[in-house]
Amino acid sequence: MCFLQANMDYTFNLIEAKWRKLWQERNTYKVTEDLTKPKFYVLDMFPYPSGAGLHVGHPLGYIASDIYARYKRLKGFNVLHPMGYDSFGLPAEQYAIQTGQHPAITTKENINRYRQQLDLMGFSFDWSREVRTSDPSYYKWTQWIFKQLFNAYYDTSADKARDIEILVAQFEKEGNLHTTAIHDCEQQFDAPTWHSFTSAQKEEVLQQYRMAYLAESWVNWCPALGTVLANDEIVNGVSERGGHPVEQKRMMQWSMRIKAYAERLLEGLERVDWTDALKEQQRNWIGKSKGASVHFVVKNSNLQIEVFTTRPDTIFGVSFMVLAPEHPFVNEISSPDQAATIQAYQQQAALKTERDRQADVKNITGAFTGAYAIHPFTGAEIPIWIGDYVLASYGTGAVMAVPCGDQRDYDFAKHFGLAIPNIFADQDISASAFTEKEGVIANSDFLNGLDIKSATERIIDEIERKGIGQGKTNYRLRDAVFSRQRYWGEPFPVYYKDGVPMLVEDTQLPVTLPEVDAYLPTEDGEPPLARAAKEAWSCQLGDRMEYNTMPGWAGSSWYFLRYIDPHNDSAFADASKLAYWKQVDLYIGGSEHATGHLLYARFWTKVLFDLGFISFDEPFAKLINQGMILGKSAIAFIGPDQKMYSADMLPANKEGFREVRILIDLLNDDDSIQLDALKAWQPQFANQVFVPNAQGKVIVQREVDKMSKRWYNVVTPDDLCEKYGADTLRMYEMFLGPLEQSKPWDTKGITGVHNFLKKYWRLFHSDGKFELSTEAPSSQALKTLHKTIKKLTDDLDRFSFNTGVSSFMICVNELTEQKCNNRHILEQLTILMAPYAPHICEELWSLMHPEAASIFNETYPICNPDFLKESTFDYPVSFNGKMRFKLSLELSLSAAEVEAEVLSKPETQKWLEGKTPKKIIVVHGKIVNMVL
RNA sequence: GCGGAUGUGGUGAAAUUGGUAGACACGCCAGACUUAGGAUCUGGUGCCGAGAGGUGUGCGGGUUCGAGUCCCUCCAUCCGCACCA
Repeated sequence: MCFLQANMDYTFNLIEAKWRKLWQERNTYKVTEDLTKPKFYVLDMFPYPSGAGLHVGHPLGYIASDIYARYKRLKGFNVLHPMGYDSFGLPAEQYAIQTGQHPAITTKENINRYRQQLDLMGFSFDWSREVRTSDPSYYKWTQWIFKQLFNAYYDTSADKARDIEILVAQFEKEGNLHTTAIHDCEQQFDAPTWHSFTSAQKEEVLQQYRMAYLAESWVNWCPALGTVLANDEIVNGVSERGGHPVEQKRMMQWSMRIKAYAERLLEGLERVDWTDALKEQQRNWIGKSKGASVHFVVKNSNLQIEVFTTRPDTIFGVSFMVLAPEHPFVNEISSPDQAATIQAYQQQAALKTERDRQADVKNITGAFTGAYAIHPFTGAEIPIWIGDYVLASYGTGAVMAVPCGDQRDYDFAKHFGLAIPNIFADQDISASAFTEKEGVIANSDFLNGLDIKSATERIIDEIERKGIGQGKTNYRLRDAVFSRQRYWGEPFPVYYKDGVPMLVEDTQLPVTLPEVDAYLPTEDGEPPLARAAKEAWSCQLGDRMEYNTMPGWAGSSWYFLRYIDPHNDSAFADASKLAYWKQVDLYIGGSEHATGHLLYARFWTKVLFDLGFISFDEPFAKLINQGMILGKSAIAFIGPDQKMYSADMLPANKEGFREVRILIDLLNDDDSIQLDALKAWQPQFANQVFVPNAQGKVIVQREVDKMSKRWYNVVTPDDLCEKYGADTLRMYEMFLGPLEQSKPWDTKGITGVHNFLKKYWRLFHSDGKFELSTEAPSSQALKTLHKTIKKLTDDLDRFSFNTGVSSFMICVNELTEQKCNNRHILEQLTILMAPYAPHICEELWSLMHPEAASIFNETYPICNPDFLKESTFDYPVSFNGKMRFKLSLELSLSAAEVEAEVLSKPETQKWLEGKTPKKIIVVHGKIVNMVL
């Protein structure tokens, strides 16, 4: 070790620790409302603090948002950049069930660990604004918002949510006969009837109008977890967490009337800057389809079956009807001779889980009810069947079957030998249904000869004229179940009196989570909160408190609003602060929340907007989904002889071999296993016998998986920070590729970035000393600098973080070549780079400006195009589009002069081979192309 | 099946409005220095070819003076939704 190098070394560990401390002491990242500056709100999706800690994938989005937040700050914006924890959740509860430890304790420990790891990365979060969804001072306001939802209904005439009192006033005046409210209420009543209701009856009616309501509904029940799951918490028919089977069950549940917002949730997508992929996912989830609802009279009955169809134009092709097995009419209409068959089919269908039904698409099943419906236009009798391809939960749970125009109806008809009348002109339907959207209708009375589009318009007119239905829009989106039978979640601000749900007064909020003796359901299946003793509740009202807790998405649906005023005890946030910060300008997070969190947060935002609490109805103006960083698992092979084979020693026939994933920390750089380390790792390998390759090594096979503890492929940021520093890790993660792209983690390239930072550091040092020149900068250096300023600004404005890192490398390479140690140039470069590598830049800035508190109080450099002006350009000269040579020419030359210059060169003559070019294209400052 | 995205060297990738394909970095090759250290520096590196040159952005076509970029057909991979009437 050379003595002189000591001062000169880039001692990142010391530098980073120093600035972590100073930033905290100086409150560098604390932000308050400042009306003199434009605001900018940069938000990360807050993490669930799991016991596993952060791996290198987690900070990817945080690094990007941190760079952008710092950039905006240097650009003169007042930047809100907060962080917090989505700290209610299932893993802490399951851990509590296993160990008896209170989830609050585990959660706190995990949060501390997260905080340590986040601090290590040098993020510019204003930690004074931290929120935790499991903190009573936070969930007080989650409960308060629930109350607003409970006290609201959706009025279609105003197209917004309103206070339920307005609806009650209407009921008192005229009942619900002319209501424009969205509801599930089948009952019609006038004012006197309303007044005759008991208060319990009134509440029962109102529940069918409230935005947050109690109703019996089909839910996804997970017996293993003892709770209800939302659709988006189920993946491939099993629970997202734990992979347990899920079944359908009818239960009394709190729900959110998100369906009321279906149209506005669609419309709002037009006004936000999100990717098409994400918008499409939400559109898909909302699932709007236009068509008509039509009533079919059942023969010899006063029942009418309502169906929804997107193809009313095909109504003359209806040859039978199919009801979902659960349809309420089925038992009533079944003829006595068919009743047994029908019941058997219903039982069989009920036994199938949703997953089985999905897996069993090709197997056509159904049963005839023995009943007939009357075709509303032809008067024909059409048989009514039941079949499980018709879903009770979509549309009306009944379809008019048009076998010639729908493949499922076609298959059903073929299978059961039902008629398949053809209503399409010149279409052959002998092999399959005609499902195209372009065609001409035939055999359809007054629709004959019309194309599909005009036939649709015509038939809807006729249907409405006859009073048997109307044009209708249907949505796939279902109301969201809001109850969970769990402990570790927000208690509801609700109690029951004589079975009627009542709200807890604001003054009694929060209803805090009571202590329980175990985090499990009671013996009679009540949720864990039912275990709490009366005294354990912060308030105890009515006959009992609500025992359910809120789902995980409750707290995350509004947390971005709480950051604006996190310590306010009299409102979820102060109105003037909300008016200043408004919505999130940039939101970065994973795409896995596309149909969960991102939809619910939009929904709550719209409700709060409608009720006048906030001034915007879309929470996230711009959203970027960062890609996932994947892990590269190490797979070793165990042969039938129980020996571990090197991956390059496997026989062609791998029969009898099994794969085991081993911890990637046990590998050498060449993917060979450190055998002794493996033996020490797990007892099962203690006496492992190996079959090494010719080099005496046991090689593993690498496979890309999600980065996860269970695949033993986790790389933590901690080790890399220790080894290379946070600045290197930050820049390297950005350098990996475009932010949105998923990519497997590979540490190999990190030295490149680390060497770059060392090279940058060396620009400021010579002969072991910090030394800069104060002379006027060379024009060459100015050009390099301003080129970089321009590139970096452009890159950041389009969120291209990876090319930004390249530009810094190019800049430092050029300055090194120029032997530039000019103070002005390096100051500007340091400000430019500070968002990416805050510690090293802050350190160098403090060396240049010992009096300055922070480089982040400086102003971002602006490109001066004068320094970039060129007088000459190397014209690429191509022949038939192929570049052959370059020619340096004055940029002042006109196109004609360029052409003349090029033609005068011997190289041109060589490539022309004596021919005269047919055409010569000269694009000034770009290219010359000769067409031969 | 429907919807969305992606396909470029040995590797990660760049090319922002159609204008020099492969910037930057890893790796590799050769060299310098050195107490071989994961330090630093120099040169080279798409493929074929000794070279001149040819060829090259998943396949095939098209538009254009000129296509990684625009249009059409197909293929592959990934993601989301899915008996949605």
